[in-house]
Amino acid sequence: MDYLQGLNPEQQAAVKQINGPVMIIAGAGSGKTRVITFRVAHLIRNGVDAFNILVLTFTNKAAREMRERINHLVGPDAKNIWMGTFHSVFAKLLRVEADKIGYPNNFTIYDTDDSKSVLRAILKEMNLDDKLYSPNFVYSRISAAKNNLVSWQEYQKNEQIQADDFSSGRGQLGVIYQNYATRCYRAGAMDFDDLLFKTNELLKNYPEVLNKYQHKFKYLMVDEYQDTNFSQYLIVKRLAAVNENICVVGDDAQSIYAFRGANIQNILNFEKDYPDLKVFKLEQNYRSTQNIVNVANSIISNNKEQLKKNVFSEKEAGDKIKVMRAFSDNEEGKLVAESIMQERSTRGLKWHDFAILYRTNAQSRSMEEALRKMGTPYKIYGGLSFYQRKEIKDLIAYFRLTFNPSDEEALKRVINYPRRGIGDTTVDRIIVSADQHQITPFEVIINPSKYLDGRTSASVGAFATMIQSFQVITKTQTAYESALHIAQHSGLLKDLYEDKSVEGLNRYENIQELLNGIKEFSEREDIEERGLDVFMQDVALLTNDDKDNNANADTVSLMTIHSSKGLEFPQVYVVGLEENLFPSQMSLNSRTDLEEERRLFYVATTRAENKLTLSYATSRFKFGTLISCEPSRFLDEIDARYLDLDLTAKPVTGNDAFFSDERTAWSKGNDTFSKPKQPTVKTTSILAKAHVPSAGFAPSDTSNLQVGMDVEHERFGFGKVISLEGNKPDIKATIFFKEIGQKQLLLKFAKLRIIKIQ
DNA sequence: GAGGCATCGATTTTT
DNA sequence: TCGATGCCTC
Repeated sequence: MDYLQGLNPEQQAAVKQINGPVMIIAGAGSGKTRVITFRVAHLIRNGVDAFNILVLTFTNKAAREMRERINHLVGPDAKNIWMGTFHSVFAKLLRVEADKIGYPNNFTIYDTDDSKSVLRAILKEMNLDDKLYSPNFVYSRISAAKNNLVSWQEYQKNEQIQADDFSSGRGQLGVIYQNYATRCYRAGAMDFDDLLFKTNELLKNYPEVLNKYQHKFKYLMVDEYQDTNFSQYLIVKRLAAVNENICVVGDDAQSIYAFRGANIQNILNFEKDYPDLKVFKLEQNYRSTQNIVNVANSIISNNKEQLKKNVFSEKEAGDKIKVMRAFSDNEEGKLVAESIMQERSTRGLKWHDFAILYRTNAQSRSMEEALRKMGTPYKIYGGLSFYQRKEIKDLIAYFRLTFNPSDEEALKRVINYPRRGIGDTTVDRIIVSADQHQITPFEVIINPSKYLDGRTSASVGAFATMIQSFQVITKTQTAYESALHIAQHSGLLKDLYEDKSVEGLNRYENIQELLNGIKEFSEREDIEERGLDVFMQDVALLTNDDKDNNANADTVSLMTIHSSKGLEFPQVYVVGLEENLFPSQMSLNSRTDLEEERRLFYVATTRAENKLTLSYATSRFKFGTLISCEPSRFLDEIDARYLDLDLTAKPVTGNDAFFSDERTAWSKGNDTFSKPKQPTVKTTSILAKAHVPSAGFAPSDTSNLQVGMDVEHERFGFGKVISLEGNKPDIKATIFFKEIGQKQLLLKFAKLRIIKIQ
């Protein structure tokens, strides 16, 4: 048992309790992942067959990291464990069982954009006002219904729901839901929520299927249990019902996804489902200093609904929490950037030791600008994921259509891209005709002369023939050969190649990158089936960090608090601590929402290891106009003895209880700052300033390009090489450009002039 | 059918 | 402010 020596007594106890229902309440920084991985290792060492273990996570990244660590502990057995996100695990299960619920095994997975596009089409057809029925609203409504396992039939029958919808003037929601479900079914498509909804349907209506998986998954573990929704809760409960070897791990204080259907009650009430439950609490925080842990505790103690725990740290007391005040969002950025610069040199830190966290993506702008001015390298996490980029989705839509011609969203996406003279009216006609004849749009275009008039049928028919030729190719060729063939013969590659704008260049490089990724997949030796269809199976479930090969570059990290969950940094700046921003204006109406904001603040503060800095501005630009802001109520909630106030700027307005003494002194007869002037710094768009290459610009031979070199790019201007990765023809350089920030370029395409060799 | 200008609207987003 | 969407003209 000596491999358990590195764990503290509570962690050991949790690891050793392998049978029966277990709940592990893991405070921030308490070694949660360690406990899960050791517990799985312990199961295997105690004779449990890896094939009988199911571990569910919320992100691919978490699953991947855990698998690596378990692999390290138990060796090759690790690959037999079913481990993955809820969505990927049950998508895999559904691919096996889909026929039972009337779906093809190669069903398409619609992402959020696809779903909203379907909804837009439905709203248009039903002639509904898309303000009252905004696709976003309708989508979240349907999503919430599915997450609570309410089918469209039940939705329409439920009097309470109907009354609510009618009283808000949205009586058609039930019909929209019905149409949406029907459309998806006809297209052989499931959306993200369907992957869980249909799994429930399967497990509920097919006892033999349920039985099969109950006996397969003898041991279940669920990570981040506080983030499960009802649908996930019920899947887990059903699967665990026979053996009751279920272990859930989570922290109610870090539940920040209620707006996506997560139900914190699942963890708060877990005990009710399993009276024999053993509860373990991991309360020692190994990450942060005492001051940081104390501040976090004082924040969360303002919440009513929570499980009791006493998180403590045995690290040094550490620096107090610094609070900075700025006049404006731009000044806030400047203060943060300067502070980072200074802390880095006085403490001998690296850029990657710093993170700036904010509530909303819009706040990144002022931070970026300030960092750029000082030449500080940074990277923004989150935002548009690689797989959400238009060009990537376009190419993938061709793949989707090839394997599932019923996929209507894919068809609509690419039937006229690149341009082939098939306009909206024609597409509408195709859809109407499909509806009339009760067939799929693809069946209409295979046989255009039968369903459409002669003028459009030629181009439409040519498109259908092309897709059919792709179907033939993919049957025999590898994933890479098929993908390349489709990219070329669809005309997509050529279209992007001809676009010589900065964005166009970028798009072309992204496609190359996707193709490289597929090539890697084609060359993998650990799997047998390497066709494009296999690659496509879970591509819809991949996101941001699944393509993050640049993690070790030395840059400051910028991200929303939501995406920082699970990460840690020596120094953390939480910016924009203002009323109506953090807590968000939208959360002020209900206690539950406000408590979630507070948990979000708790998550933000507990990301910091050694030093935490909070900041706010007394005025900021919002939607183009300057508004004045009050400090966040969250600041008032922190016990002042942990704080170190740095109030360089003068207060402006507000019911600033926290700073009230100073403000009253100030506000008497002094309102100089109550109407802040427009800041003089003009925001420049990234693309507004095209770089003019130096006279006689000639690209250098970049085969010996090294990190640290200064370079000039034809369009992006001057920059410094931050990192290089990949192998020969596909070497990718991360370069920090003075004017536009960081960029990744494929050396074989980029025209670079080497200016200085370090 | 394609391209250009006006108008509107705007948290967070593991999949 | 910025971006996506929609209507209008060629």
